[in-house]
Amino acid sequence: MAALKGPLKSPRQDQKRVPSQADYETLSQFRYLIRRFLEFSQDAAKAAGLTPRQHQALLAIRGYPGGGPVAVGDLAERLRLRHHTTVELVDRLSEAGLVERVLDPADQRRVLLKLTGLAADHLAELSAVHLDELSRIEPLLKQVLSRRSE
Amino acid sequence: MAALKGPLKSPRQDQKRVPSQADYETLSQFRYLIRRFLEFSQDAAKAAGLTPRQHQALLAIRGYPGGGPVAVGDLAERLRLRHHTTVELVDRLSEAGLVERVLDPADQRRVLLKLTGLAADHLAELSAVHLDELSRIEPLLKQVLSRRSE
DNA sequence: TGTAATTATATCGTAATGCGATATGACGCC
DNA sequence: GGCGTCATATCGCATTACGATATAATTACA
Repeated sequence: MAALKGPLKSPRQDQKRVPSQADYETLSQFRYLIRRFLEFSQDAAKAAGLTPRQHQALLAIRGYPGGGPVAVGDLAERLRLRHHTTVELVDRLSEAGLVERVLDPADQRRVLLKLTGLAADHLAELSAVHLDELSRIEPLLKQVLSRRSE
Repeated sequence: MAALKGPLKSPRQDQKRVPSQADYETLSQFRYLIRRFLEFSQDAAKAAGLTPRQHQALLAIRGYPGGGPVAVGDLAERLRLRHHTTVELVDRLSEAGLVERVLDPADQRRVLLKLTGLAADHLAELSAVHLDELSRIEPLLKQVLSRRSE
């Protein structure tokens, strides 16, 4: 009954606003665009004979911020994978002749990852089409993001 | 030996530009941001007792463009899943008491999907934190996207 | 110097998910 | 009334990541 004003029943009512229909549509559209991009990427990678994960790994190595050498742990963080999951991924990359393991001379616990020429070629081609695709969805993404600020 | 100039060896050299270091970093960073967002989403969904897919489905239904009723096939397209994969997903949603199937009176082949109150509550809470997170990464995303145009 | 922390490797089973292939039934459109 | 659409249903398969756990090498540091 308490007709008292205040956050009695639900203390967080004031802090968390109930999303509007536009909010739901924004979030949904954002997910949709991401999904489309990832789907595109997946298809492109497979068409190039790579698994999507392998492609992502190559890109993460090649595009590592600063351009510095990349160890397994670095790659794991960049892909947001567990360390031993990443080791398995590197195993597969190595078997496929896409990546070479090189001991870090400065710290021999670390194993640096180096793309092979084959990998570099594949990645260059894939990246070109990805840049195209990114340009294509860029306006849509910006639209969704800016709608947020209103 | 052929010292001749021209696109003899690789005829598409002129059309596809070789990506620059900045290009690789842009693509990699874009993937990283997406990955972080999806990771956040995954954790949030699980914390709410939903599988990530279930959450995505609820959002896709609730945030369907135009706000109209959503059939299974619509949901499949919106999630970019095969039709029968989506049917299985809806099965699980139904079992979990999150979605109700309603025959479309206008076309009884179609099954419309309706969120339960439980689902609406979960989705509202999840969407609130997702909007927060989206605001957080928005500047980073825009930075990556605008870097493309230079 | 010697112990603790870091990094990589390794293995096993488990779980989530989506897909292809394929089939059936119901309904709407013309 | 036949054809296409939509939903449902099943099967096995493949990919991928994870938790749990262990070992070994190397570095950091007290």
